[in-house]
Amino acid sequence: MIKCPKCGKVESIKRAGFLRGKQRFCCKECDYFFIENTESSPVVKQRHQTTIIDIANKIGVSTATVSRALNGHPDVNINTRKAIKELAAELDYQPNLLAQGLHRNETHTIGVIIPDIQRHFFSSVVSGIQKIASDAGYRVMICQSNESHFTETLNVQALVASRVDGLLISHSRETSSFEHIKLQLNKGLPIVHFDRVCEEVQTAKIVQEDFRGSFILIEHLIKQGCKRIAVYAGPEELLISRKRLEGYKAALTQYGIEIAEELIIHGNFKHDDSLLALNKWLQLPEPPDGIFAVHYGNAIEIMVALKEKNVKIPEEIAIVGFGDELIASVIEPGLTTFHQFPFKIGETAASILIDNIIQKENFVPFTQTVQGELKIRKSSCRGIAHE
Amino acid sequence: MIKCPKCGKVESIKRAGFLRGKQRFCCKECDYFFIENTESSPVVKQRHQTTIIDIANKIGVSTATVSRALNGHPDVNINTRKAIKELAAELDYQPNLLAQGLHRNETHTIGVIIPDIQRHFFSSVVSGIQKIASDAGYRVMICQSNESHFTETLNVQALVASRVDGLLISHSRETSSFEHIKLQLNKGLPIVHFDRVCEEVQTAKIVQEDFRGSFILIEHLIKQGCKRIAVYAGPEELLISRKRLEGYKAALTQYGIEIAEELIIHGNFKHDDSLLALNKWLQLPEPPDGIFAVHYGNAIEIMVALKEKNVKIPEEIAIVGFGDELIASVIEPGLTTFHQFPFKIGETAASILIDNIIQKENFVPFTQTVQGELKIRKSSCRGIAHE
DNA sequence: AATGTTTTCGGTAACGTTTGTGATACTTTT
DNA sequence: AAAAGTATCACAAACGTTACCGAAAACATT
Repeated sequence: MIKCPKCGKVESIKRAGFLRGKQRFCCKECDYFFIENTESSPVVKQRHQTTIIDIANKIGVSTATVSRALNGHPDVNINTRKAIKELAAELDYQPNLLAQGLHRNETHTIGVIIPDIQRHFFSSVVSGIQKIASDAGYRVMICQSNESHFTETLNVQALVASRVDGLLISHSRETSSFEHIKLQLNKGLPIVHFDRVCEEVQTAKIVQEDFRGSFILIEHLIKQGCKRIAVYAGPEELLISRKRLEGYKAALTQYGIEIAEELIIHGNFKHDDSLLALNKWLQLPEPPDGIFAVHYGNAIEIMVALKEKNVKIPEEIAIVGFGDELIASVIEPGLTTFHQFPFKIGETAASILIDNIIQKENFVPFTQTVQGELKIRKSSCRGIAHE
Repeated sequence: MIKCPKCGKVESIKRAGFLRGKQRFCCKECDYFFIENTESSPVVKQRHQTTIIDIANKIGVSTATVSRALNGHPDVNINTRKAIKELAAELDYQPNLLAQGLHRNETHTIGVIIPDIQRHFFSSVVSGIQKIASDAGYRVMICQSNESHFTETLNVQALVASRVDGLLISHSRETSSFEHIKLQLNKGLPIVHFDRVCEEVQTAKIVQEDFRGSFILIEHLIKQGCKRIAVYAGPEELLISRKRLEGYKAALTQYGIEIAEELIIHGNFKHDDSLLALNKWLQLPEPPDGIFAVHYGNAIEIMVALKEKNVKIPEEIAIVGFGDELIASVIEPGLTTFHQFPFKIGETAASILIDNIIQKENFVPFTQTVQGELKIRKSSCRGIAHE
C-alpha cells in the first residue's frame, strides 16, 4: 500500500518510529527513510469537526488504532499513542457522540420533562439533576410540556427519538392518561417520576411530603387558634393537589374541626383564580380565619390582595403555603411555608434513574420521599399557644 | 430470495398487492398466492426501539422503501406507503436521530450554555429559546457553567461532541479568555452570544440596554433629589457590570454630580458581599442617599438589611435595581427597577442563531438590543419633582 | 535456526438512516 | 408488435465509531 518514493517498492517498507507526530517508514531495499506524503497543507482551515479518520490519515495508521489509542486500550504502542493523542489535541478532536451512541446503542443522555422551567421549583430540580448526571458522565436533555398533555407526548417522542438512556418526568397538569409512558416502559426504557407522579404505572417515584407537609401546616394554624381554615387546593387533576388536600382534611379531623366544603376551592396556579377564591371566602357569612394555599405562589398573591384590602395578617387571617422561596421571607409579614428541597429532589431522581439505567432488568421500582420542613414566619403567628 | 412455499421456485415470484399490511406474493409458476412467513409472533415484546429495518423485514420490502415511504418521497406505491405507515404507527416507530444526524451531518439541535438555570433571568431566556427553537423544529440542549470558566469550556466540548448545529452562550463570570469560542467559530460552528457577551469575537450578540437602563435609573434617582448615589456594581470582570457602571457614571456626569470612588463598590452577586458594601457606605462620614444595584437581587438584600436597621426607604435612602421580577413588586416598599424581558431575549437569540445556521457562510454578525423599561415603584419615590 | 509468545496493528462488520443509481415490471405510445 | 416511458422498488455506499478477529512483526526461548 505504501510505496517507497525512491525505488517504488511496496513490499520492503517497514515502520521506523515517529517524526513530528507522523509515522516514519523505512525502505529495506534502498535503506531510505521517509514519511508518507499526505499532501494536505499543515494548517488547512477545517470546515468540519475532526474525526478519527482525519487523525488516522494524517498519522498513517488505521482508524481502529486511533480509536484504541484514544480510549486507552492497551494494544497500542506508547509512541503511536502519544502521537495520536497530541494530534487529537491539536486538531481539537471531539468524539462524535452520534456515531458512538449509534454504535454502542446508548447515548449517556437522560431526558427530563417538566411543565415549565421558569418555575423556580423545576429549575432547581433540573439543577440537581444536572449535578448528579454530569458527575456520573451523563448529559441532560430538557423539555417543557407547558402543562399540555399533547406537548408532553411529543416531548416523550422527541426524547425517545434522541435515544435517551432514561427519562425523568413530572407530568403536566392535563395529563391523566399515561399510555405514552407505558408504551416506552414496555419497550424497556427506564423511567422515573418525580413530584407530579402517577400511581398507575410501575416506576420509581420521588415525591414530596405532600400529605405530611400539609398536615403540619394545618396543625400549626390550628395551634395558632384558627378555627375556620380555608384551602386553595390547586388543580384537582393533580395528584399532589389531592394529597395535600388530604393532609388538610386529616389535620382538621384529628383536631375535631368539621370540614366545610365552602372553604375548599380548587383552581389553577394562575393569579386570577386564587383571587376569585379569596373573594368568595371573604363574602361568606363566616369568613375564614386561616388560609392554606397548596402552592406558595398563590399564598403570596392572596397576601398581597389581603394587604390591599387592609385585612390584618395574621390577626384577622393567618396564611400558610406549601413550598418555599426567597420571596416568602421577603414579603411582609413573612410567609409560613412547608419548605421543599427541589435541588435534593432532582439529585435523588437522577441518581435513582441512573441506578435504573445501570441495573435495567434487575431494577425494582420504589417510591422515595424527600423530606421538607416547616418554616414558621409571621404570616401565621398569632402568639396563641394552643395549650 | 423469496421462495414459493408450494413449488420452491425463486425466480417466478411476483408481488401481488397487500394483505393486512403485508406484502403478498404470487408464484407465476404454480399460480400460488402467499405471504412471506415472518414467524415473529404478532405482539412480541420489543426490547429495543423499532427501526426502519424491523418495518422493512415485517412487510417484506427494503429499508430504502420504508425510508422513502415515511419521508413522503413520491417513488413508492400508495398501498406500500399505507402499509408502512400503519405498521410504523403500530410499532411506535421513532426515527433514530443519532443515525439521521450522523448521515445528514446535522442534528437539528442547538446548544445553550448559561451560568445558572436557577436564576429566573436565565430560565426565562431558556424558555424563550425553547419556544422559538421548537417552532422551527430544533431541539435544545442546556448546559450550566456554574460561573466556572473551566466548566464552560467542558460544556462547549460536550455540545460540540453532540454535534449541535449552533451554540447560544452567556458567559460565566470567570470567563475572560475566549479561545474555546474562537476555536469552534473557526471550525464553522454558528455561535450567538446573549446578555453576557464578549466583544473580541465576531458573533451575533443580543444584549440588554445595560448602559441606557442604568442611565435612566440614575437619572430617575437624581430627579427624586438624590445627591450621593452609591452603586453596587457587580463583578468587575463582567462586561455587563462595566456597561451598567458606565451608565451610572454618565448620568451623574450629565447632571453635574461628581463621581465619588468610595460610593462605587464591586462584588459578587452573592448575599454577603452586597451587605459588606452596604456597611461600608453607612459608615462613611457622608453616607449615600441613594443606592443602585446592578442586579435587583442585591437591591432586595440591601433593602431587607436597611429595613432591619430601621433606615427609611426611600426617605433616607432611595433604592433602584437593574432587572425585575415578582419579588420586586412584593417587597415593601416596591423596588424601582429597569425591567428586562428575558423571554424576549431568548426568543431573539434563538431566531438569530437559527438564521445563522441556515445562512451559514453568508450570515453577517450584528448586535441587537432588546429594550427594557423603567418600572417606578415606591423604593425611589421621594415625591420630589426636580424642576 | 527454528519455534513459541507477545506486542502492535489492520480489516471488517455493525449501529440506523438516507440517497444515488440502476433494475424490473407495467403502461402507453407508435 | 416493438419501442419508449413510467412506476416502483432494491442495492450499496456513506456518515463516525467500536469491537472482534486475525495477521504480521518483534522479541524471547529452545
